[in-house]
Amino acid sequence: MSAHSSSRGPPASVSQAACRRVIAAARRRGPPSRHPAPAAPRRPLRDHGPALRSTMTAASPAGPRPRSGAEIREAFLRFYEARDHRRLPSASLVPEDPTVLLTIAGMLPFKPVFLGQAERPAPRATSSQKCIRTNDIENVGRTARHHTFFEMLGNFSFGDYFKEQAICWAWELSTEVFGLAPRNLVVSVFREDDEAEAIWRDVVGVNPKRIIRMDEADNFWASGPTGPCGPCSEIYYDFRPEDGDDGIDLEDDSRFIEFYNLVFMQYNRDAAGVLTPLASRCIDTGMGLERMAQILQGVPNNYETDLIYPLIETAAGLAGVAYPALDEKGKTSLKVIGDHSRAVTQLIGDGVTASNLGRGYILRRLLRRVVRHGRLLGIDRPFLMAMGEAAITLMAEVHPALEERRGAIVAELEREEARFLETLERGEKLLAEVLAARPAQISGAQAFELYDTYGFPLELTEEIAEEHGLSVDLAGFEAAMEQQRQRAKAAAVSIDLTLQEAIDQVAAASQATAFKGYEALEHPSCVLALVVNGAPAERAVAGDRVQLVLDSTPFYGEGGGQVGDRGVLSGEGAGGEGVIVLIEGVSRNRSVFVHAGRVERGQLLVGDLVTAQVDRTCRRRAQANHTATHLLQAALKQVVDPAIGQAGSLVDFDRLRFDFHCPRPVSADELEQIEALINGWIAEAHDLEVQEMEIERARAAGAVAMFGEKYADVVRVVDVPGVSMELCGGTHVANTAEIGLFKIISEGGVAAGIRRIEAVAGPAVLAWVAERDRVVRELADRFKVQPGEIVERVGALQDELKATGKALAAARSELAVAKAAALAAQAVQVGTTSGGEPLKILVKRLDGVEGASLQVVAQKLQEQVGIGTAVVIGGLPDPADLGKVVLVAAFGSAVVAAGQQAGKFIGDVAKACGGGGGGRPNLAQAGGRDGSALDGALKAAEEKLRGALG
RNA sequence: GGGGAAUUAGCUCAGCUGGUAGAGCGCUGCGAUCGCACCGCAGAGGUCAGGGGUUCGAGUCCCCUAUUCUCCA
Repeated sequence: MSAHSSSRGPPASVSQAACRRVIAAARRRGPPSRHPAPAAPRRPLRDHGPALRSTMTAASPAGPRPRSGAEIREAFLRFYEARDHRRLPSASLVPEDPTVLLTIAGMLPFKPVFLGQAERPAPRATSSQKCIRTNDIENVGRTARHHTFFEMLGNFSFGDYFKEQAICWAWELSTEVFGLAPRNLVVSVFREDDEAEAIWRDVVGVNPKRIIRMDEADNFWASGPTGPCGPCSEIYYDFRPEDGDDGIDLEDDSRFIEFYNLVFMQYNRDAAGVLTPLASRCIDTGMGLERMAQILQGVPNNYETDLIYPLIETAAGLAGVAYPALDEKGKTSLKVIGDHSRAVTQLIGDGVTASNLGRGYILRRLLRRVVRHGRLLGIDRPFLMAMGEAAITLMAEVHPALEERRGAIVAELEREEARFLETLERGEKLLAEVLAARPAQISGAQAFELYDTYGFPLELTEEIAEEHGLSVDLAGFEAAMEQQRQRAKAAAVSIDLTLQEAIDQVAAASQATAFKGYEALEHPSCVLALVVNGAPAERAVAGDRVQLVLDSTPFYGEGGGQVGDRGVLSGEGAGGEGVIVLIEGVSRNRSVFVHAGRVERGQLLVGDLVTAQVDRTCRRRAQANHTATHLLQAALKQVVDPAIGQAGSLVDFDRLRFDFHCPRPVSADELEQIEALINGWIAEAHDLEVQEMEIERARAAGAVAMFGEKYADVVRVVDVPGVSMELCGGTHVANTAEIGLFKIISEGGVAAGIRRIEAVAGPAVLAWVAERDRVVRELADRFKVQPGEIVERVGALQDELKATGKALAAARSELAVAKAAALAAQAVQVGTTSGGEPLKILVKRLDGVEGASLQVVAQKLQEQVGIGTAVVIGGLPDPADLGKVVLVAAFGSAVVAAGQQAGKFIGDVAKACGGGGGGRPNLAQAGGRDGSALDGALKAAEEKLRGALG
């Protein structure tokens, strides 16, 4: 690894500096300009209604029109901030919603609000949300405006203002702040949305010919088959207003670009498809930052805006080319690199690591596309790090988290690029083998195998094939790919949704559970909801498997790696004869704790009061393991590498597991140090300090937050003073001395670049040690030595065994040679070849020699007697065992030339002994199970050879 | 979640339709040399990832497990 990085990559510091220079230069120059910038705004807008006028006059910005991406973003947010919108930071690209892989739209973070599942953060909000989309990835760089990474500016109303206000502000922002001339604008409305059309026409004063009605596919928004939905209205920029107002076709990309989409959420759609008006109507809008930048900067596409162009220049510099001088293909490659560099940097910045699954796979695919397009441009050494550095520098001002993670981002890029180069090398080798067979064409199956199994890009296969004057069967490739897709689809088994559905329903309808388990292990609670056998119920009786929701609970719900508590619920029960519910696990569904278990006795009704009691022993063990996990992370940082980051963790009752990013195994020596360090901290009896504080304060104090994890504004900080400080919602011991003892059980790899340590803490250590001790004592007993001498003793035994084995093999072959020497003289001449060579046969029985040696004997005999000799030897390897027969045949070249093949011959002989066999024409081996038939078989073989050679 | 592939000497890898486990580099010794590098000769080094099965016989075929690579969702 280190050899790679030093020989393949330029030193990081040099490339980083170089990139910064390139970017600075690009900023000074600005991107090349082809379209003239839009004309200065004319005096806008006819008369608005009186209701609107007040906000409008207060709003009119006096300053210069925004032009750079940063200015556009700031102008948008300020505009809405001035209109009482709360400015919210961009959410992570990794969404809260587990059903969605990535944040694909500006409204995604607000989806729970629109669906009524979460409180609104404010009546009005505005944000610039980073997004990733890869469904149109093939179009990136080919069209003017497809992106994988983009920023969506949005203003949102959660049951506050609605259609007319949203439309008027959108227009005002576009014309007054961004200075777009009304003659350059066209709007679309949903086919049936007369209201929106009337507002555009009568309130805003848009020319009716420039209001286009669109159908459901384009202008009706819904988040799913059911739920809130409503019509949209979009604003388009018209690059060629001189073409007139008649026959406007908004699909014409060369003339129009959509830059602002307003969604009017006003209906709820039920399962039957019926729309009912919503009581609380919402506004959800999106303006593509890159698109607005393209319009205001007067450049022909989004890639040449100041949001991306510096990266194109960086890549062009690395390739030694100039963007404006390139042909379309080259420009496309640079655009892809520019676009994807932003995406991968942001993804890694939000904690995604390259892998074969989920979003990690999306990241990997993007990374590899960057490398490939770099190669197309002639970049022949690693350059991803340089692109990452440039992208971080370009975006860090608005996304400061990138700067904080610079080291980790660049390291991930380096690792992943090196891995891909290995893949490419292997693929090229395999393809060379295919080409060496001089086929007429590379078949679809071959190309697909290279792609599917070895990850070798199709385009490269095509390219290399072309160099050899060959084509690739693309249709065959597509067919194979389609087959693969079908397989994956067919195998996608739907998990048991019904059970999950009932719980989801119950959880969605319940209030957040109040967790009391930090202070108390016993707590009076009220049963809010019950699910029996997967269906919501009012009542559960003895024997039922239940899932239940309480108003408050001392039970810890599984989360943050720690398992849920176990325990019992007890109460008077419905009949008054007492109810007991055994709780076996607690999970969380959003902020509702779901207790799963079994009713042991009595009846439980919704509304019952119960005493919830956590199993103290289990909890204590979990706490010991959890605090130990924190100590482990601290020790790893101290002993191995301060940059070690958590990649996952499990805290169970009887063990703990900690996964972390680390490029190499942790040595046995280091593991010992870690153990000693942790046990030292335990012995020092540190009191833990747990407090809630604002996240910024926690970070400033140096608390370790999990990379890529999302945290609320107020977080819980678990502090072992002087040793470890982490953000953590789990439960912990009050003093490290409670852990008692810590022991590492194993260290190993779980995935490339990720190591796993398994350990035990607290009482579980004793159980583990006792088991180990039992094994050691039993070994000592068997070997009749002291435990400390076992290793030495076993080593000596191994050496002895090996030596004995060798001596035995040597003795066997010596014996075989001796027996063979005695047999050589007994060869019988039965004929002569046409060349005058004597043909001799030697058919003998030789017991007590195992197969491999017998073969050596036969071959030696054949060589000794001559090329015209046919040797057949059969015997019992173990004279006492009639169930196993070995037969060998060694035919000299003259015998083979005479038409006899050892393999076929010996097979026939073996049949007589109840077996079979084969081999090469000159040497063959066979076996059988009937030792009593051996003599007869050998006799027959001799006759047959006599006949054949005589 | 579903496919495909790989795992053989310290390292990089051959080993075809089952039939005596190999090469290159590295290592050790000897030779050659004033000495070193190169070179020549000899040698050590393998439970063919682990477990089960088929077969007279499995590195090779089948199944399971582990690890790594890779594609699809």
